[in-house]
Amino acid sequence: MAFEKVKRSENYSEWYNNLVKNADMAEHADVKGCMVIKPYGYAIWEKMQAQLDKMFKKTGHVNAYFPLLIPKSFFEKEEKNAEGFAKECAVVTHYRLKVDENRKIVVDEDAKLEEELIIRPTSEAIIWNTYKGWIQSYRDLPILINQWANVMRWEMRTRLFLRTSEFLWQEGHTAHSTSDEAIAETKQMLDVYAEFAEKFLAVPVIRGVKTENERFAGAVETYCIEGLMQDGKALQMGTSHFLGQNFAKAFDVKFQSKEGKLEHVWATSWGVSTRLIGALIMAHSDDEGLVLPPSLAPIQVVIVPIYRSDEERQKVEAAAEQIKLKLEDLDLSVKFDNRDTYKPGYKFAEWELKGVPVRIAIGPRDIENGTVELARRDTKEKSVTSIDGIDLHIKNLLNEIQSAIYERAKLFRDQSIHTVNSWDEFKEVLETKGGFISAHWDGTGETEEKIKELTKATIRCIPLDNIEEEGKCVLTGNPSKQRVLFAKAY
RNA sequence: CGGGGUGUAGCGUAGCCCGGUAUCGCGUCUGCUUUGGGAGCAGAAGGUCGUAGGUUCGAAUCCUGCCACCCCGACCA
Repeated sequence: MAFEKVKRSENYSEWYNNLVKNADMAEHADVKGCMVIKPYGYAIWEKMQAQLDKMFKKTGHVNAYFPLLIPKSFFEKEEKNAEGFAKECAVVTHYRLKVDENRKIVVDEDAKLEEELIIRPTSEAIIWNTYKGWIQSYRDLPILINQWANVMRWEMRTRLFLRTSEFLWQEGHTAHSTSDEAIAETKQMLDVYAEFAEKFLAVPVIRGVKTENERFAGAVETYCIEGLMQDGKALQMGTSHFLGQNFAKAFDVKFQSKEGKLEHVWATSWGVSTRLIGALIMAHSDDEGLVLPPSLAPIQVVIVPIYRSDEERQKVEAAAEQIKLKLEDLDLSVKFDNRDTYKPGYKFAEWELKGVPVRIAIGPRDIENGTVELARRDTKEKSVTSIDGIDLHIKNLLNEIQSAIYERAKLFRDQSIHTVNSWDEFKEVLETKGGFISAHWDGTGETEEKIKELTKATIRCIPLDNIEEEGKCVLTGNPSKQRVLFAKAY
């Protein structure tokens, strides 16, 4: 393994890329913009999935699966949605290849599709086309479905996990009989995302509403959670959309109400993706490697044995195995790294690189004393602890680490929200400090665009807990009723 | 997609300007010694020089196309 050290402070994106590769999470595939998610990275995704899935089910949702391919005509039905994604859609035009006279594989022009198929960039179209057949009466509502899937958006510039052409995600698509119920669902799922981000990813997020410019194509309102990465850039970590009756109207999905009236169905959609793995990396990791929150770490505890002779090795391994069993009884995932081919120092560095929250080192000295050496990844603190009661001790330590990294991220985030009142200040803070900028905005798309043009900062959101406050737009000086959060974003 | 850069063994690189069959480090393999923070010594294996063409007696080196990646823009979860 190449332990190439690039510091966060020197080149943040190189640091990020090296980390993803060195920690063995993913690599670029030989397909433009696509990545191979390697077992260690995928294990993190599986843990995320398991937890989110549990939360979705707890809020009454069920899973289903819809096709990858969407007929172009379906896709066109909701104009705004189609327009919003048009520039990044992969299109299937043929269904067969053949071997030509040069023994090369070529597209068989005789196998051209009557109607092109779009590889889903998102599934509203195919799902609402399907829901049309499922909904006749208010008794058929609500429909609360989630799907775990891959989608494809032909991005110009990709980055491992943060933006790849193909990515994995979940998308919830719900149908409701009233606007209020759909809005409540939208907000509920936003809360689920926020809770997941903060409790499991240990990344503090700001809940907010997107401006019209930043809204999902086809939505009436887009809610989001925004996180802050260590380089001061914001990352949209999840969105929940109130779709109004836009898709119901586009796909002619009506239901008969209790009163016997025909009405269009109200809709929501919400999603989070493998981008969250990127968030996890960028929010917590350091120059030594990954720092994973215990609740999502594929390996929570690693045990590294230390020995000289075979005799010592046997004793140490026996003790290590026992500790492993004890920890596993508490449902912790434990790796006993008994490879004889690497020295302890190497293993220490490797598991630090991979972000394992707690490391146990156990050697002859410990066997004599009935102790082990514990090292926590987040603070790099080491301590000697008695083997007696170590299982509970570690369980508590993991909880402590979970909250410590959250608190650290929160402190950083809170310190990175800057309130500014003038355009000069806005520019200066953005350039020198980064982070979120809380500033007055006149509410127009033009001003938002202009600011983006001038500074590359966008309005990340209008926070849900915003306080009404009279002020003047930081750019135009026009009257404003509230502050919004600006930032440079991924 | 626009501007700039890079591509040589699993990884990182020298060589390129000025054409003559590829350097070094890490890693890998074998053996011995080691093992509480990335081990030492000895030996060995490993290369279509991103790719497709072109120029040339001869191309990693010169020319052209393409691809990928990085940095800066535009686009975006």
